[in-house]
Amino acid sequence: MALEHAILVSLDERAGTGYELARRFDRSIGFFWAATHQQIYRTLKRMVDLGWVTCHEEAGTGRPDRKVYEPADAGRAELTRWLAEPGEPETIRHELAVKVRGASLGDVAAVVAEVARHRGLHAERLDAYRALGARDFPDPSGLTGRRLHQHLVLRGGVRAEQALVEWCDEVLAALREDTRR
Amino acid sequence: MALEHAILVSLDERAGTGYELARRFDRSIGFFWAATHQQIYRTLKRMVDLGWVTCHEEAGTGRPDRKVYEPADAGRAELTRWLAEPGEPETIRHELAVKVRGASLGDVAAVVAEVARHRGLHAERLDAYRALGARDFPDPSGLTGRRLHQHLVLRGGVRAEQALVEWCDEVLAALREDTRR
DNA sequence: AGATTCATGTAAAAGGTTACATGATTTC
DNA sequence: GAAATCATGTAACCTTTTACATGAATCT
Repeated sequence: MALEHAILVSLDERAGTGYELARRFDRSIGFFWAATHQQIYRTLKRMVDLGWVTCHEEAGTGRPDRKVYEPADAGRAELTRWLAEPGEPETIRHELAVKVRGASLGDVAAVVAEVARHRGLHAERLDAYRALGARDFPDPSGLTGRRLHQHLVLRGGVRAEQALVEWCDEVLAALREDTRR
Repeated sequence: MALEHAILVSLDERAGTGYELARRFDRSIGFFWAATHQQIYRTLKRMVDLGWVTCHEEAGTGRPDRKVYEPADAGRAELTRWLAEPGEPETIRHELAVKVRGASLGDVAAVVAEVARHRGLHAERLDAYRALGARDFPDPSGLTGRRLHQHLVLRGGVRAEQALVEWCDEVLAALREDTRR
């Protein structure tokens, strides 16, 4: 139940519409918390009911009215409460690992191909994160406060993707070696 | 929608009851695919309807009848099909990263404490995986086939937990340094 | 005697995905 | 003129989580 909280963090960085939030969830914040626009619209509505955000409509010139959301005091209080609350470590759902574990029951070569494909996707993400880091944080050593926090999260993404690329490489080497015998 | 497939992989390693599967999902297979007993019971029912598993009841001496499940040919065919099918890389839901990113909006010290707690949990898991590896795969270099695949998945768990421990350490060092100023 | 394990399930609520629907504005 | 972008939403469906419920067997 942290979509609300991810939205509050994002809105605190800058107020915006549901549509804009959905785009942010496709990029920065979405790298570690995914959400679709339908989820976001529904959640924003609930958050207005809870008094966590305020919404002021800007009558559109023809387009649907823009509904710009901003965090309210109750929302900031809720965030503060949640930040201090202990949470569970993430529940992992690693589909590719299930495939590797089941490889001997199907076509091992097909699983090798799938691992190779994922290796490529993770390497791409790793590059994207590194490019983002180089662009937005050219001198990471001097960061403080919010900018430091943003950078640390990006570092987490880099580490996660790096670990995945290395694991894929280990799997590929081992499975290819095993096939050769 | 891979719970069915994770169950098929597990049942292929050994037939068992829903209850036994739930216990396996608390251990080995659950390290990379979590599931509760309710999910498993419901999914097993659906899988019987689909003809993917067969179920024979053993009348219990007093206890509820044991329903032992085994993969059927249609289930093995489905697994083979699924193994070759391309899948998406995992959608990440990293609650702790949201907290780090939002740290400046609440009590940074509380977030530091939470990161330290997670650091401990991930270090524990890492130890558990390493112990499992040492016990079940004392000589990893000579593995082939299914045993190799199982070992590779465990290696993925080790790498993931290692990356998380290191990230937590980086975050802790940076946040403590920042607080000191 | 009390706790834990084995073994099954129902039901409600919450959360997430997919498909459909609309319509103006801006860019190619 | 077509495609993409901005901007909102409804509805149906599927999946997941949480709480409740039962009861024998075994272990401490």
